[in-house]
Amino acid sequence: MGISNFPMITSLRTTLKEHGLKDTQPRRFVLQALEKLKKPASPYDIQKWVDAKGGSINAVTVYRIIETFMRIGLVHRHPCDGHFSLCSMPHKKGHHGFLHCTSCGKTQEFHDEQLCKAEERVARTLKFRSSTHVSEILGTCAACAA
Amino acid sequence: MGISNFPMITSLRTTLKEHGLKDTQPRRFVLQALEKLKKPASPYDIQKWVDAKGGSINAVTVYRIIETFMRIGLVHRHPCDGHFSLCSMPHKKGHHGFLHCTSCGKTQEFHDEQLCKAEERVARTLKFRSSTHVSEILGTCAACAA
DNA sequence: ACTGTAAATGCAATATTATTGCTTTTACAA
DNA sequence: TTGTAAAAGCAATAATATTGCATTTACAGT
Ligand SMILES: [Mn+2]
Ligand SMILES: [Mn+2]
Ligand SMILES: [Zn+2]
Ligand SMILES: [Zn+2]
Repeated sequence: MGISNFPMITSLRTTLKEHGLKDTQPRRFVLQALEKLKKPASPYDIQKWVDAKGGSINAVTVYRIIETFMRIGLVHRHPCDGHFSLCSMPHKKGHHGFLHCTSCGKTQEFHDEQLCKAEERVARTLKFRSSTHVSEILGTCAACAA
Repeated sequence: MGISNFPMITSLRTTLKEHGLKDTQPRRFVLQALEKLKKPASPYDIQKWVDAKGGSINAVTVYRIIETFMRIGLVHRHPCDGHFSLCSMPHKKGHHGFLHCTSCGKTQEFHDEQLCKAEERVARTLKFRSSTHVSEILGTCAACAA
């Protein structure tokens, strides 16, 4: 169990079976898109990627697949209260860090243990049982600054 | 300068003048709404608040006012790549922390210096010039857990 | 292999959120 | 008081998200 054996599209079938879910082409498409895009993507981004590859997928289906994948921990959805916005494949379950360059639009993922610990401590202090935490840092990337 | 003298609606006029902007009723409405709501709100949330108070404001105007307010540092917009989503008044310029209860929907703001420092360190390490950072922690609040 | 069935997808309609261009109104400097 | 640029309103449209229902499909059981 867990997602540490990802991203390997070949194990998708296994993971789906573990959760009693069917192995379908749309689901394979969505996972591939998220793997290849390598950055947070919207449902429509995913649809475009599939189209570009000569495939086809309904946007509603993408929304539903993402919901399913979130439920089984395959993808992470950026928490923007009531908006779908973006999702991506987490390096590690339950937390995420992003650096987003407002100049070129590129997003880079990071993971920092101290930052994780700090977020967990904050939750604990405020009697909050946290399931996920996300850090987003906005600014200018090295390439754009130069 | 700075936003430390907020939230005081009376100083809005001054701040606007400092930036060569006009003191208008819609702008006062938006600031009041954000102050009173005390949590991240969408443009339509703000419009509803104004309506509920017997006032009236066009949604497009709310969007534009929020853009203006962001530019002069009066409000913070949660960074959700390409989506407006939510904005709120920052306790301190340039950073934000939120605990969002997925059960009751309440959002509580926090500020943690260590977490701030950790985010700044991550940016520095990755040669990233950060302007803003946001932490969102999702889970269950004390009230809902009980 | 075939078949029945629940699950998944597609499709259509609708709701919500966000943007754009243009007209009208308004703040405020002169 | 008045002229003018800025701001707000209005209308149209685009983009994003959800819902209900019809159709297709994966796959378990035979
Ligand atoms: Mn973490
Ligand atoms: Mn900070
Ligand atoms: Zn960049
Ligand atoms: Zn709660």
